[in-house]
Amino acid sequence: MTTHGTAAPTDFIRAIINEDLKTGKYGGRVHTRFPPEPNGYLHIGHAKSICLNFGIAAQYGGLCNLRFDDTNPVKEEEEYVESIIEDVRWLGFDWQDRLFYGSDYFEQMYEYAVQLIKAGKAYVDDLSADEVRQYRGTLIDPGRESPHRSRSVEENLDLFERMRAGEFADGSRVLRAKIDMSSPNLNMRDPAMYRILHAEHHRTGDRWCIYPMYDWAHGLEDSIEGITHSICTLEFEDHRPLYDWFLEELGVYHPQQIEFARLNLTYTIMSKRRLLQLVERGHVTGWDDPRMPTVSGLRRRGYTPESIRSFCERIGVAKTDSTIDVALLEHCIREDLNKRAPRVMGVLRPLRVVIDNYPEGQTEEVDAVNNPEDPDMGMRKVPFSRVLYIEQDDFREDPPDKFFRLAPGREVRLRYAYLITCVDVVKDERTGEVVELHCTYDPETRGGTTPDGRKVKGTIHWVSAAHALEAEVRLYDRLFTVEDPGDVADFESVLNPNSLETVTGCVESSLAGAAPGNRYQFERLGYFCVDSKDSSSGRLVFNRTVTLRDTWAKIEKKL
RNA sequence: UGGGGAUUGGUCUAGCGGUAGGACAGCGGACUCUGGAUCCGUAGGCCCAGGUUCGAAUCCUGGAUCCCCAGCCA
Repeated sequence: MTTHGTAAPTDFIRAIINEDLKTGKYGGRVHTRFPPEPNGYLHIGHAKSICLNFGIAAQYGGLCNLRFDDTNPVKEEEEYVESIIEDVRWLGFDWQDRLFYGSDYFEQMYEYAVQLIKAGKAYVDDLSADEVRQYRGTLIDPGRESPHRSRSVEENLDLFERMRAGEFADGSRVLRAKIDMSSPNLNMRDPAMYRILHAEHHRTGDRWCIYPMYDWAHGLEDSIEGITHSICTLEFEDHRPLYDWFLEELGVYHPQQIEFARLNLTYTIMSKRRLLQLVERGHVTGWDDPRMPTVSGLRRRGYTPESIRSFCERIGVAKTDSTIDVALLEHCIREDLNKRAPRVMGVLRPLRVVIDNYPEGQTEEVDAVNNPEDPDMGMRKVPFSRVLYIEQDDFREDPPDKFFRLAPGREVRLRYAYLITCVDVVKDERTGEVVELHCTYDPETRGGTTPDGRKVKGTIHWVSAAHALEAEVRLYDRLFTVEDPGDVADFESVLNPNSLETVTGCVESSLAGAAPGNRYQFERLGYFCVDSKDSSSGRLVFNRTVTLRDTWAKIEKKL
């Protein structure tokens, strides 16, 4: 893979690598890995880690493995493996032939465990989970040694072998490292290395009924793969001494663990457990619901891999707990789509407009620019006729100050078409709702120009009624109403009831063959993409990725 | 009150003894056939207290605050 973006910043991790390179610590090698557990879909926080690990490998001409940390069969599923592979690839990264699974090393890990038992550094404990907890002590009080701690090597070997053979029930025994029950670091108080789990593993089936714990397995996986810099999140800082202890006692290759702060985003929940809950309780339609911060959700929402990578680069890497303003993510997708998305006209909430002085039955085509940011994207023809739809928001019967759009007696420009003046307003007799406008057009202003030099402040978008394509448009907003839903005990109570509004609008005819996943800018509204699941040629469905910056909304708010 | 980490404008982030910089957000303006984009301008910060030094965000001492750890989860 190639390096994305411009010169990567030298954060504290790269500073460490630079130093290691200088001292030749790993013989000039840089080898990282992204080690997800396949128990959920990847989210934007994982994207940060992916960009970091793969980005560093690319930058230093090193390698980055994709490795599934699949040591807990009761939580992991093949579906998650597949989605993770798809997501990492979609983000633009490549692990070549280095797709690994922790479960590939189960036999090796078992042998290492036997080695530790033989060295008198591990023992089989018969205490129940509850007893183990009681023996562990507390944050301030030391723990007590298990009565089984001093079993002979032979007995431990025999017991461990029988654990593997399936002679014991789940939870009845565990293999523990023999370290220090009075360590102030609780992770060092004889942590469990293996637990008995008679569960079907998505890869190893029923070959095993004992499974390694993360702390035991993870460092071994890194060691076996020859990882140089084992990058993980802050909460594992306390585990590093244990990681180091295992590798030291085994006398095997020893990578260096470095911890950084995980990503938090305002108005967003990032915990897999909670995301799962949103899915299971039906608050969203699935892991790939466009409101989800998952990679698949962002993809379906219309985010580009480039925008996500750019975001991950901008947020930086440090050890400070931080919460990034979701506005930065939005900035990144606008920035990317502004340059690349073709412009198109679509009306979300149509208001019928009849051009009284335009010949009935006549149609003409006006020229429209596909992307003012990129002349290479060319021009297109847009049909114009007597009856149009404009945005309801673009008309006010009683326009406030600074409202430049249409109002009774007002003249505005129809983008790329003509200047029109509103001459009559038709309302529903019962509700008083404006249902139709009558306007006149100035034939001299074709293409939106004013031969007499007259200035028109407002330009609005429109779609010819006779040519319009009906489209379902899903208007997404943030999922939560508060900045930090993660701090709210019952985060479901703080869900935004208006996170999705579905409208039936109409779009210009050039969108007829719009392919799923295609992204467009609906002029003056925002960026939209064709929904990859629900859209078809017979029924167009668009997702709003993000609105355009809306200066008028700000002005109006202050009025 | 055990251990491990962290603390720079609203939010992120640079700085490594020598004028505190950038991004996003905010505010003001210019320009505009998208109230978009672009451009220009502007406000706002070193957790606190001592000390070392000609000079401290940076070094030292003490304190404060926040985060993580008592799964047979990762």
